[in-house]
Amino acid sequence: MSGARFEVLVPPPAEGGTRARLGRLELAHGVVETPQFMPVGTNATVKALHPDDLDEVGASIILANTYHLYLRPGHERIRNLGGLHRFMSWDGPILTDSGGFQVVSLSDLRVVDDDGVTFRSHLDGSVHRFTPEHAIEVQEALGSDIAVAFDQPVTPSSSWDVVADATARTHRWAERSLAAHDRPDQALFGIVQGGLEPDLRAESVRFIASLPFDGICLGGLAGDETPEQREATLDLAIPLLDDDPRPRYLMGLGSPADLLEAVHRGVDLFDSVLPARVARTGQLWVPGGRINIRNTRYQDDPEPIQADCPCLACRRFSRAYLAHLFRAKELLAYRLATCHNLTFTLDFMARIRSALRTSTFPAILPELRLRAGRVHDGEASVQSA
RNA sequence: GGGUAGGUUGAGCAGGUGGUGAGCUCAGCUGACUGUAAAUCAGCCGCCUUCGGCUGUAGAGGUUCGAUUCCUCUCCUGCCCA
Repeated sequence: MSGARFEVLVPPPAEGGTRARLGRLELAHGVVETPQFMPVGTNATVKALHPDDLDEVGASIILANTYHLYLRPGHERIRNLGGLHRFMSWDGPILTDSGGFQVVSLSDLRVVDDDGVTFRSHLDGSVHRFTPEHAIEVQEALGSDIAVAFDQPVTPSSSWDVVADATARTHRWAERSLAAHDRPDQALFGIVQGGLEPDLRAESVRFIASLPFDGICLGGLAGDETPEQREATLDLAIPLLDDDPRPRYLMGLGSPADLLEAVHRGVDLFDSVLPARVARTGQLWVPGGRINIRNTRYQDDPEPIQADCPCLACRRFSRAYLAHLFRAKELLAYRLATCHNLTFTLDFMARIRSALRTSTFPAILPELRLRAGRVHDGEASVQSA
C-alpha cells in the first residue's frame, strides 16, 4: 500500500507500566501527530461547524462516512466535483469509515451474507448492496487519505458463535478489501473484531496484523460494554502488536477517560461522535467532568464555560449566554458548544502528546485522570471549572 | 344596559349533553448519548406519607343517591346591539 508513513517518535518506556507512545503519521493531505482524536463528519461536515472552526479547535484529521456519502450525495458526484476534500473544502487528512458500523447501527435495515450486506436506505427505503469491493470503490472515489476495510461488527450481547461467524467474515472481507484497493495515494486500514471473546479477539488481531494494511483498527468496542471490558480487551490485543510498526486505531471511543486509558494501553488514533453529539444537547466538558449548560443554575452565571479554555465560546461568552441560546434553540448554541467540546478533547490529546514527548506521561497520568473525570460512567459531574 | 359565546392543572387545547376529567402540545425540571437514521431521545411536570391515596372543571347556592354536566345568582373574558 503506502498512502501512509508512520513513525514512532517516542516509544513506550521499558519501565513505567505503559504502552503509550508518541507518533507521526504522514498522509496525502498532511501530517497527523499521535495520539490523536478525529472529529466525526459523517455527511462531509462536522455537524454545526465550518471548516475554519475545525482549524480553530485544532483538528488535524477528520472522519467521514462511506455509507452516508454513497447514499447522498453519491460518491460519483463527489468524484466528479473533485473529490471529498475539495467538495467540503477541508484540506487536511480525512479517514473514511467503510460503512461497516452501519451493519449494526442500522441493524433492522440490512441482511448480511458472506458476499456482503444488503441495506435499505435510512433516507428513502431504497435497497442497496455493500460488498468489500464496493466499499473500497466508493472510498477511492471519495479520495480520502485513509480508507477502511468493510467489516461486520458485533455487539457485546452477541453469542460466541455469532462473534466467531462475524469475525471470520470480517477476515475474509479484509483480504478482499486489500485485493480490491488500487489507489496508491490512499492508505488502507484493516479492522480487528472478535468482540469481547479473548480467543476470538486475539485470533483476529493476529490475522489482521498478518495482512499488509497501513494501520490496524480495533472495532466493536464502542457499544454497551463496560470500561473495564474495553480496557481488558485492549490489554489483550495491544501486546500482540508490540512488534508491529503500524498505527493502532480504536474505533468509536471519545470520552476523555476512554481516550486516556486507551492511550495508556498503546492506542494511537481515535474517533467518536461523543464530544460533538453531547455538545448539541448541552453537555459541556470541563476538567474533572462535565456540566449541563441547560440547568437552571447557569442562567445567571457570568463566567465562561471553562476559565482557561481558548475556544470560540469561552473566549467571549458567558455560561448564562450559552444557557440562553440553548433554551431559545438558537443555532449558535450548537456551534459554540461543539467548538468547546472538541477544543477540550483535542487539547487533552495535546497534553498527552506533550507528556509523551517529555517522557513524563507515567508521572502525570494521575493528574490527567483527574482532568478526564470518569465521564463514561456518567459519574463525575462538576459544577464549576 | 340588552343579547350572545365562553371560563378545564404555567400557556394553549381535547374531553365530558347525571355515574371514576390528571389526556395532548408547548413551556418548565432532570437525565441519557461513544466507527452519527441523533439541534435527538427518555423520565418528571396539582398535592401527599407515591406498587397507593387525596384534591381539582371561575365562585356561591340549589335539585339529585350522585353534578364538570341540570337550575339560580355573582364574577371574569370575547363578540354584537344600544
